[in-house]
Amino acid sequence: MKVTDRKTEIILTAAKLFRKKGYNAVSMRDLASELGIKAASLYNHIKSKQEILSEIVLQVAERFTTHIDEIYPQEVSSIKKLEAIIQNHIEITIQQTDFLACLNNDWMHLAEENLQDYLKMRNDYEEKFRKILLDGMVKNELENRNPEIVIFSILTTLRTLYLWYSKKSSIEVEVLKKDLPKTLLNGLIQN
Amino acid sequence: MKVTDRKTEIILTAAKLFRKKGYNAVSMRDLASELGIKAASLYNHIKSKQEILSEIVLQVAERFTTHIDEIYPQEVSSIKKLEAIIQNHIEITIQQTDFLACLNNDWMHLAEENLQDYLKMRNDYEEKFRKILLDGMVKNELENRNPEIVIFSILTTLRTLYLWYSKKSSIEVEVLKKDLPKTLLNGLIQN
DNA sequence: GTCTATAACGCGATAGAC
DNA sequence: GTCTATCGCGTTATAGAC
Repeated sequence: MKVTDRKTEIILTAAKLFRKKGYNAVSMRDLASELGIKAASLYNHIKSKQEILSEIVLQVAERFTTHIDEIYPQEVSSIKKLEAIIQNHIEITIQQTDFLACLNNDWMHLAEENLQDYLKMRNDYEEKFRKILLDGMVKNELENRNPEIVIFSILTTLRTLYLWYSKKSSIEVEVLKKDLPKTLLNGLIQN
Repeated sequence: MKVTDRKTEIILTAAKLFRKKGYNAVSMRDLASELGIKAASLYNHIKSKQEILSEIVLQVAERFTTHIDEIYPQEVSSIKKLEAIIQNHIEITIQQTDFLACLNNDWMHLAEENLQDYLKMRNDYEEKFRKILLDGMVKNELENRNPEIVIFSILTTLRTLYLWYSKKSSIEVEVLKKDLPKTLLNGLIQN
């Protein structure tokens, strides 16, 4: 099996265009043109424009889900879990920048069933994140602060990391991996 | 002069729909239907769909610009300035939730000149914010941390506040005004 | 697997009656 | 100021030749 077959190539190219202009602003002609073929030829590989979007969004969403499901039950401190989650966001931001941007900007353009699947994964993720944070506060590993505001602030920063990352060079990524957990968790860790 | 003339009503309704579905996913027929009229009738009040978007985005952008231009030169501590900026974001989030969402999601669909105006305001805002923060670090009012990561984290939280606010009741807004500055600036303020 | 041709439809915007 | 009618164009997707 090839590493990138034609369908994968289409989806990668679509993600790049969706990120730049938004799902609705990218036509099948735009996408085909970027691949050097005609729009009609795309339909030999994909079922519809909607299918492309759902493959992009759900693939990343599942990656987040898998990771937090693995971290969540571990017997380590809440701080360690939060650090692992932050590292994972950085990894995905680096490896799947375009996909992540699509997830953030265009998830609401998913059709009925795909949309429900996405929203369920998103809610479950946020719920596990909340429990980890609250657990840390209960055990006095973390300062007692308004948890909802803290959750929002951390998650929104992690979600939009791709906006910042794409402006920076790869050297600064090392700085990011080192300093972002501090920035997000400092003033929160009991000392 | 009436408080809300027809044009204002159109723009407010458009902002609500753009927020929910995105600029490109809302047709002039959708907008007209929401107002109980036909699409053609809209054009007695507005020049184009693009004009609606630019009025929404540039109005909010100008409000942010005006505020930071007023705060920036004042002779108070950097912390006071940052607190004032955070309060302003909360105010605008509450008062112009839909407009703010449009600015965040659809600014890239502005046409040539409007887009340039927006980007200039956005850059100027970020630059003044950066200078305030760096000034606070130089004067040891704030901890010396990687400034770009701090700037990104604070601004992205403030920009996306509307996502969080719209889920919460108005009572919790008082909590937000009290706790958000702490959450964003704690671990940053020297003590 | 890509092509040309085209179906079926929705889009933004305008003209002109009332 | 709102309406009906319509123009010209772009959209997703399909049929069938090669």
